[in-house]
Order: sequence, then structure tokens, then C-alpha cells
Amino acid sequence: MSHHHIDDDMVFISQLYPGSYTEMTTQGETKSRRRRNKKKGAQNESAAARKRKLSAEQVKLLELHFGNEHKLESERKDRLASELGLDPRQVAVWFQNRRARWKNKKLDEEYSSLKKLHETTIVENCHLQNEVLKLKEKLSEAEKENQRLRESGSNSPTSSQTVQSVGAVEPPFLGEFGEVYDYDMFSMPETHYINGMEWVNLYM
DNA sequence: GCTACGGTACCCTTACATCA
DNA sequence: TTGATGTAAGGGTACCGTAG
Repeated sequence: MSHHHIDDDMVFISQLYPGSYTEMTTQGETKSRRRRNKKKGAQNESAAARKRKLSAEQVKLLELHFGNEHKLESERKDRLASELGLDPRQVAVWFQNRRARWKNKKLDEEYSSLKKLHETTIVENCHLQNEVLKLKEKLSEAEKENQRLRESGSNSPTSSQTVQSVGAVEPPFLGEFGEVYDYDMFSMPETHYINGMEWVNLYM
């Protein structure tokens, strides 16, 4: 791309602020360093001077180059600048800002992804808490049932003996949360038994 | 090896344009 | 008119390569 592709009304920053450039001499060649006018408001600037945005064509080419490589070597910068009719400094600045935008976008994406993961974890945690509550409830019911069976069978010496002997042989059940349950879960009535992962269906 | 210097990346900030 | 947002650019700092 050459200069004739640039909009006719394109105005270079160096033209806009002729007095605000300080000349620097480096190894025989002159390089300009821009110093922006810090006057507030635009009353002292012409309409052309206010036009600061790069043209769509310029941005398109810059984006194209940025897509290929985020870093900008000196040679590439100068070539791009001459293709676009821009100051090399402008090209460098554009790449700096573009890298910053790219980084921010990446951070936003990462944040969204972590947020989603966090929300999923919270929901999962909630389900697990519910599961614990339901299991505790069932345990309590089983204990009551066991107690009822013991009391109703206390008149029969054989049945009472059976329950007590099982309790004597088997160690007390140590629950998930370190609680000691004094009943044999394996003797739980079949009606109280939830088969396999059936509980999952309660929440899914 | 040391020092000065230029170039550049990166970061934060500022100034300005645009739009709802 | 005004506040929010996007963007070009200023300025500081750190690092690296190079010349003297």
C-alpha cells in the first residue's frame, strides 16, 4: 500500500503539531519526538488538527500485521509507517496500545472462564451439602427405626440377644464426619436403602 | 569489565473524540 | 449537556545491545 491509498484529508500528527516536536539527532539521522499540546479544549486547534483517528484503511493494515506478529521490529515498523504514511512513532504507539487491548481482552476472557468455573463449583457444593443433609436425615430415621425394633423386641429374649450380640461384635460405625453411630448400617431395613447413585437423581 | 546511551516493551495516565 | 467508552499519545521504568 502506498500514500495514494491514504485519505486525501488525512493529516499527520507531525503536521498537526509542528511546533510541539522537538528534534533529536541520533547517529547522523534526525528523529522527531512528539510533545502533545496539553491545552484543554480544542478552541486553539483547527478542524483538521482535531482529526486524530487513523483511517479505516490504516487500521485494517495495522490489524493485519498485528495478527501475524504482536511484536514490531524496527525494520517492519519503518516499512509499515511508510506504507501507511504515518510517523514510525505512531506505528509503534499503535502496536503498544493494541498489545494492551489484546492483553485486557485476554484477561477478561480468563476472568469470565474462572467466574464460570467458580459458579459451577458453588452449585456443586450446594448439591453436596443437600446430599449430606438428606443422608443425615435418613440416618436419623434409621436410628429411630432401630431403636423402635429394639424396644418392641425387648419382650423376646432371643431377638434382643441377637441385636445386642451384633452390636458387641461389630465396631461402632464411624461416619464421614467423625460421628460414632451405634447401629449396624448393614442391618438397615431394605426399605431404607437407596440403591446406588439414586440420590443423584434427586438433584439433577 | 564498566559506563553511557539509544531503542523498545510494558505500564499507567492523560487528552480528546464519539456516542447514547 | 453529560457521563461512559474507546483510542492516540505522554511519560516513567526496566532491560538489552552496543560503542567507547
